[in-house]
Amino acid sequence: MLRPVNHLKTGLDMAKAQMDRFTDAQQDLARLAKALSHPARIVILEVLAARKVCLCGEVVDELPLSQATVSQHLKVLKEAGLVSGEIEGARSCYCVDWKSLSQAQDLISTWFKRADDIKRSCC
Amino acid sequence: MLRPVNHLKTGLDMAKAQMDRFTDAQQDLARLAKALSHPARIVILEVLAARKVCLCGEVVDELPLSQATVSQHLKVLKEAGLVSGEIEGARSCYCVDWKSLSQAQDLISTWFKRADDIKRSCC
DNA sequence: ATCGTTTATCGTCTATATACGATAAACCAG
DNA sequence: CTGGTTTATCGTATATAGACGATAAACGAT
Repeated sequence: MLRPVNHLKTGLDMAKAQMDRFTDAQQDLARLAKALSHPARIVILEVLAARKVCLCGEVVDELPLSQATVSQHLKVLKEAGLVSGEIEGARSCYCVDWKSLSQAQDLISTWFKRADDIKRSCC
Repeated sequence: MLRPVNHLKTGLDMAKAQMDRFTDAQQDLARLAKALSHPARIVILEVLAARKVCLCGEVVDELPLSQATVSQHLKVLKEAGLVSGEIEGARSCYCVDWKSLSQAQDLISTWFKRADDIKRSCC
């Protein structure tokens, strides 16, 4: 595959250019993985799931992190679509986006399954 | 959960201290996700799987990245255990560690399954 | 209206990730 | 032994991630 001469661009241009070379599926999977790539976010999802009902900043009490940091992690999860949040007055109410989570599960398991099929077809 | 006063420590001490607060399972999953959190590494795994046999730097030809960068991504995958590599003279031969990949699959699907069970038990 | 509570965001700092070119080491071929 | 090939690593630059305290905005309660 042709490789661009990247040192003529800024880092940002570069990163954007690189991304074009990957398929949507590859980028989606990587994005999802990135959202799950910090233990705090794993815990947050677990906490949100366990509480069943949405909950606000009780998440902070479950984590050894400052309120600001937890809020940032929640934002990441929200941007990844794994969590949805509503503002209720002064409070914020988060909950697991089950539909999105199940799509995520599909995405991952499909990818692994395909790899597995390849393995089985040759080894 | 008690939160440490972290601004009295260096960033490194801090990060290490935080990690102690997470379970092994949570950290394992996050580590795995991190290894998969870049599209280049997804592609590399796909390429290695598709070639069936191990292969060396042909991976570079499949990616829009420099040899140095690809080598770094391979190192990340190797450190995560998803890929194994052998040096054969001047060449390096990589291949998917199928056992590790299948464990990874288990780890992930177990986690999602548990979340799903929680959902089903209440909603 | 004022006070306490809650939470998102700002500013900042440090660490890590990502990319590259250059280079050195290890080999193979001649 | 010399020259080409391959690849890991070094050095470097930039971008992103992750943490915090401080603060402002939005409420509810008094």
